[in-house]
Parts: sequence; C-alpha cells; structure tokens
Amino acid sequence: MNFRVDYNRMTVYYTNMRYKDNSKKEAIYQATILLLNKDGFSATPMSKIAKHAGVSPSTIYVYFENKDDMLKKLYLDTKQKMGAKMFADTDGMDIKASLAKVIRNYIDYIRENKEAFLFLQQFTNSPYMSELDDQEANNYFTPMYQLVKRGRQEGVFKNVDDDVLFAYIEPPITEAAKRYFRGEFEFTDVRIKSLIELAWSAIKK
Amino acid sequence: MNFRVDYNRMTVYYTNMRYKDNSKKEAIYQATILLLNKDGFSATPMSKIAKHAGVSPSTIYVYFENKDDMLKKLYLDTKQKMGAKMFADTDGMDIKASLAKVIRNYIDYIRENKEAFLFLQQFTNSPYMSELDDQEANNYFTPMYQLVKRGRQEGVFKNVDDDVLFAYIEPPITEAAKRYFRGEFEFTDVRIKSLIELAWSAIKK
Amino acid sequence: MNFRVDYNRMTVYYTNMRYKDNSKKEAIYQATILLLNKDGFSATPMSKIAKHAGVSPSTIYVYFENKDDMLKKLYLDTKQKMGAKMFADTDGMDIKASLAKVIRNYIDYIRENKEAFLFLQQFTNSPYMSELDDQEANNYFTPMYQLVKRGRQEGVFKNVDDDVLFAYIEPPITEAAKRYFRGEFEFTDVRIKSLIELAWSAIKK
Amino acid sequence: MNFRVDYNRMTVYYTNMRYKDNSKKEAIYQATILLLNKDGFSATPMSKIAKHAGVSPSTIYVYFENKDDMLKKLYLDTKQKMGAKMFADTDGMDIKASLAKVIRNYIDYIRENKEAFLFLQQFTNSPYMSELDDQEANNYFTPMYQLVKRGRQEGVFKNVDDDVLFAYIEPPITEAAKRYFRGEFEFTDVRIKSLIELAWSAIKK
DNA sequence: CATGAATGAGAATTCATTCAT
DNA sequence: GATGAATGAATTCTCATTCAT
Repeated sequence: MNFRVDYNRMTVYYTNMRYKDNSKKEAIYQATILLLNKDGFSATPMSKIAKHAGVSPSTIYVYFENKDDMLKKLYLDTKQKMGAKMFADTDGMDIKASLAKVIRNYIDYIRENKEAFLFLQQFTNSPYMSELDDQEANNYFTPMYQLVKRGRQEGVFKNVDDDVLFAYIEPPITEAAKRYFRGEFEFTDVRIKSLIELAWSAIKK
Repeated sequence: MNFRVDYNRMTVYYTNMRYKDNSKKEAIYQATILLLNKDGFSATPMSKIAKHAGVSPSTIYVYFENKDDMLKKLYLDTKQKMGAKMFADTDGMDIKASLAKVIRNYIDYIRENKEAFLFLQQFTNSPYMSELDDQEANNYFTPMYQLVKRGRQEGVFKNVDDDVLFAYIEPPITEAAKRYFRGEFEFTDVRIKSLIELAWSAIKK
Repeated sequence: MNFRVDYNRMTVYYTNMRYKDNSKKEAIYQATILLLNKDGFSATPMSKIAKHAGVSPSTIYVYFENKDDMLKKLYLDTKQKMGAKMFADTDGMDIKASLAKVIRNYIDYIRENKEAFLFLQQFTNSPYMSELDDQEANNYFTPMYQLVKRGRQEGVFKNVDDDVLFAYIEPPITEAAKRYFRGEFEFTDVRIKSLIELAWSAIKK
Repeated sequence: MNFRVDYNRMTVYYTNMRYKDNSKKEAIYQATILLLNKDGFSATPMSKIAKHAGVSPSTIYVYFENKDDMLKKLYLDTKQKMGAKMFADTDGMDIKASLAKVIRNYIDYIRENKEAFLFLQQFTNSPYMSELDDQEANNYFTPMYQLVKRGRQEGVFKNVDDDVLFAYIEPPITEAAKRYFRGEFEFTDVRIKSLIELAWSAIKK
C-alpha cells in the first residue's frame, strides 16, 4: 500500500522512507522567480530567496549544488511546464486552427503565469542561457517543429526557411506580452484575433 | 570653434582636452558591455570593468554616480545610437520601401554591433528596465510611430492596433538576430528578403 | 569465552555482535586519518569522513561525543598501537641490543603504517596536543623510560639528562621517516644500521 | 630626496607614491602566527586574524590572494628569517665550532621566537607543506649542506649519508625545544653543552 | 544502533564605494 | 581629473551537529 501523510510540515513517504520534501523545492523555485523578477540577478541573494521560501539558506544546498545549478534547473523546469501548456489540445485540427490554438494556449499561459513568463524572458536573454545545454530546453518545443513540418508538406506556407516562419509566430506574441505586463497593452478578444490573423498572413502562402 | 559643454555633473572641455575625457568614458562603456554579455549582471564587478577599461575603479565614479547610474546611461546611450542607425536614410520613400529600409538598417546595425545588441536585449529583459524612465528610451523610436501613422493614413495597413502592427515588425528580426548570434541562423540575402516579405504580408491590408 | 566490556560510554557486546560495532568505528578512524593527511584539519569535514567511512554523518555521533572527542580518541588509540609495536620483543636483551631493536621496531612500524605515522606527527605538532592529558599518551612509552633508567644504572650512558638522551634516540628516526615519505630518503639496511650506530655514539659514555 | 612620513597611521613613500603599508602585512603575519598556535588551522578564521591585526578582513585580500596564499607566504617568510639567524656569524670557524655555533644560534632563535618556531613546526607537519615548492624553503638552509660537505672533505664525519648526519644535528634540538615550550625542559648552559656534545659524538668519526 | 534531512552559526571571499593624495 | 589602498556590508557556501524516524 502506498500512502502519504502530512506530518509536522513534512511530506513523508512511507513506502520508501525518504523524507526529502518536494514542497520545499517548489517554495524555493517560487521565491526565486518572484525575487528575480523584482530585483534581478544581481540583487537576489540566496539568503533572500531562503527567507521568502521559508527555509534556511543551507537547505537550498540540500536540493541544489549551488546558485547556478538552481537557476538552470529552475529554468528548465519552468520552460518544460510552459511547453506542456502551449501544445495542449492541438491534436486533430487543421494547420490553421492548430496554430491559432497554440497562440491562444501561449497567451493563456502568459496571463496565468506572469512571473514564470517574465523569468523565462530574463533568463533567456542573459548569459546563463549560453551555459545551458540548449537542446534540453528545445525538446519541449518539438511539437512546434512538427506543426511547421506538416504545414510545409501540405503546401500552405510561404516558401521560406523554417526559422523565418518561426520568427513570425512566437516572437510577436512574446513582445505583446511584455507590453501587457508593462501595462501598455491589453489582451482583448479582438486583439488576440488580430495577432492570430497577422501571424497567419505572414506565414501563409 | 570647437567646444563642448556637458551639464551632466561634468566640467567644460575645449577642443584638445575633451578627447581624453570621452575616450575613458567610452572605454568604460565598451568594457561594461563586453563583460555584461560574457558574465552577466551578477558577475560583472566594477573592479573588473575598470581593469578591462584600463582605468582605476575610482575613475568610474568620476564619470558616473554609481553602478546603476552607469548602466542606465549606458543603456540609453546605446539605444539612442541604435535608433539613429535604424531610421537613417528613410526619407522620401513610400511606406513599403521605408519599412524595408528600416528592417535592413536594423539588420545592418545588429551585424555590426553584436555586443551592443546583445547588451540591449539583456538589459531590456531585466528589471533594470522598469526602473527607467521608459519615455526617454522610446523617444529614439518616434520615427517608427510616425511611419505607422503615415501608413494608417494611407490605408495600407490592416485595421488593427498599432501595438499589434509593431509586434510583427521588429520582434521577428530581433528573434532571428538572437539565433544568428547563437550560430543557428544566417542573414543571407534570400532570408533578409523573406523576413521583409513576411513582415509586409503580416501588416498590409 | 570471548567477550568485551567497554565502559567508555559504550554498551557491552558479546562475541558475534561486537564486530559490526568495531568495524564502523575502525572505518571512521581510517577515513579520518587518510583525509587528515591529505587535506589537513581545516579541510576535513565530518561529512567527508562519513562518506569515506561508508556511514552516515550522524553515525559518527553514535560513537563519539563530537569531532574533538573523536580526534583525541583516535590519537590516543593510534599512539597506543605504535607504542605496543615499538617495544615488542625487547625483553632479555642488553641495553645496546634493546635500543637497536626499539629503533628497528619503530622503523618497521613507520614503514607499515605510513598514514598513522603522518597523522601522529600532524596531531603532535598541532594545538590539539596541548588540550590532551599528555600523561595518557606518554604512558605508552614507559618502556623507553625504563630502558634509559636501566642503562643509566649500568653506567653505559653519558652523564646527561634523560631528556637529552631521548632527544638523540627517537627524533632522528622520525625526521628520517618524514624525508622517507617525501621521497627524499630510503630505509636501506645500511642506512638503518647507520642510524642505530649514530644514536648509540650519541648517548653512550 | 627620499624621505618618509607617518601620516594618519599610514607610511607614505613620497618618492614612488605607493602607500601600501607594510606594517599591515606584518601585523597580519603576527596575528596569524599567534592564533594558529593557540587555536590551530581549523579554528583560525580570517575574521579573527583581521581583528587581532587591527585591519578589516577585506584588507588581508589586498595583500594576499587567499588564506592559503597567505599561510604559505608566511611560512616562507618565517623560515627564511630563521635560516638567516641560524647561520649568522659562523664564518672562519672550524667544523666543530661552526656546528656548535649553528646549534647555539638555533637555540637562541627558538627562545627568542617561540611563536614563530611553533608555527613552523605545525606547518611543517601539516599537508600544507606538500603543496609548497619545497626547494624554496630549503634554499635557506644551504649553509648547512655546505657545512656538512666541508666536514666530509676534511674527513671528520662518520662515513654515512648526509641525510643520516642531518638527522642527528637539528631534530634533537627541535625536540628539546618542543619539550621546552611544554614546560618539560630547560635550556640551561649545561644542557646546551650536552646537546652539542651528543650531536658531535653522533656524527664525528 | 543507524540514518538522511535540516539548519544556525560561521567561514572565506567579494564588491561597490570612499578616502587621502 | 585620476588613482590605489582600504573597508563595511554583504554574498555564497560550508559544516558540526541535531532531529525525527
């Protein structure tokens, strides 16, 4: 029998006896994202993260080798979660609908995960990114590659490189999102439709 | 007569003296950009910047109030230079040609100013950005707003918000540039033409 | 019947059970000696000792009160073992032969117990030593005092203080041993004979 | 003109304009030796050293790369000073008198430099030693090698290896010194004569 | 007895900035 | 203006030890 019990703020797994607490890891992640967005890489000490996460600074080192290791794992974890949301429920649609769905999913994710999204932007544009095994992060986006591949086979796209196509799908949404969080843009139904329309106009033959 | 007055806490210099001055400031800027791109905000101390710039750490404080002040001024300076390049030689063209020229200018700037471009990206996506008087940076891009305004008057654009239009002009190029510097993309003539074509397809009515 | 009682805060174990106990303690001792010689006092954490000994850090605290307690007990244990070897099989010899045998025993011990020897040297020359009840460690060397006492009664030694005599018996061998482990000296038969000869020349009347 | 002035706790050199203060380095050295002898390597933090030396912890890093660097430089500095004292005023003597003088010099040094001597012992017997370029430390002792070489040429020594000879010259004194500082031994005139006598008995043909 | 997670206290080191020249 | 030394405050990380099981 496999059951769990919350005992004294700790999630104990009776089957395998470890009591490393995953909720602590999650708390550390959340605190890091929040503080990084508020104060940036250079003003977010481990001690602050620990305090916000409700753990001791040394506890972070039980879960991660060092600060870099933690940030990189946090990035991959966050990116993976975003990828999962982005390509949910897109099966069985035609290309155009599928693309529209991906864009809508992306916008939904952004609106529901402001901090995660902004953290991803900050990280992606920092030198941390180049220290990363890029492939691992890109794997979460294979559905996008497959989508484009399918569209090309069906002959609906302009005869341009994949990379050019990609550039007109995600980056405009991302840019709109940044303006959204700066209070300069609203994701109204009309605008979302416009964004999808322009993307399609850009890439369709 | 050749003289210059700097009201920004800096004394007045005449012809021969001003070069020394500017060259140190410029050296500090260049060192900062380079190190920031290589090591990031959290691993770029003033002492390292000073060493790379060939000056004493305390010399930096002759030119800037503190680190934040320096970074912000560096950002504005860099952004302004980029804006100047981006909208050069676009007068007297029709909308479509004008837009194409802006995109070509932007790509030229990117290719000739790798470090500056990457620094702008890193800064823009960091919380430093929100501490900035955004308006000042945006002023350098008024030509873009005017271009879009003109296009709208001429009725050549889709009937969507300006922000939606913008999202399909610069962000795709920026994304392509990032891939370019990661070694994943080449700015061939064909691809540049494609990028311009897709942008036009996206926004034109 | 084979049993053992340890009054030193440790419970009583009979034949079959005692092995497990002792093997862990011994593993901790061995790991400590090795790491201390390799990395020194200031770079040998309990966690590292535990890992090398194949036990949990907390297990060390089952056997010892704390780190200091462990180190001191390890020193006394090691010193006692060395003493036992040093004075083995020296009964019934005349003074000169007895001394030669002690020196040979010491060299044998050194060669067979490199790590133990080096640990003793490090410990002896550290301030840990002065925290120790010196008498306890010296007890293991009473045979040496008796030997010198006997020699003096027989009138074979120079008329100098015991401490002066001692200084020409063990320290030269110890010094040679240190060079030996640094790869600067070989314990050939000839050299061992020389060492014994010089010691005798020094102290004999 | 070359003059110096004590200005505001700082030794200013007007000729070359540096004002790095050598007295600070010396204070750091003295504090380190004292604390190391009292508390050992593992209980002597940089902060404590700084406090005792009357400087800020960060000031230590102006003079040394890190703790290891400081300890090694301190060792070499101390060893060099000892070597200088040990071989002072030994020219023009015959071998026997020369050796006696060296031993007396060594004992004088020991008595006048208790802390330095004990520090050298602790360091020498620690793993720090093996990280050192041994040659550099040994250079300070070339006079000893020359002395032994000369004696051998004159045919006054036993026909044994140099290393065996060395073992009966310095180590007995060192051992006596350690007992001296433990309060177990007195360097009376008689005993000093005895020590010299036994050394000579040991090595002379 | 044995253990792995957790942590408070403290370790080495860094760094933005100032100070005296 | 320019500088190198100096430093207080902070930063990352370690580590002996304890806790709950």
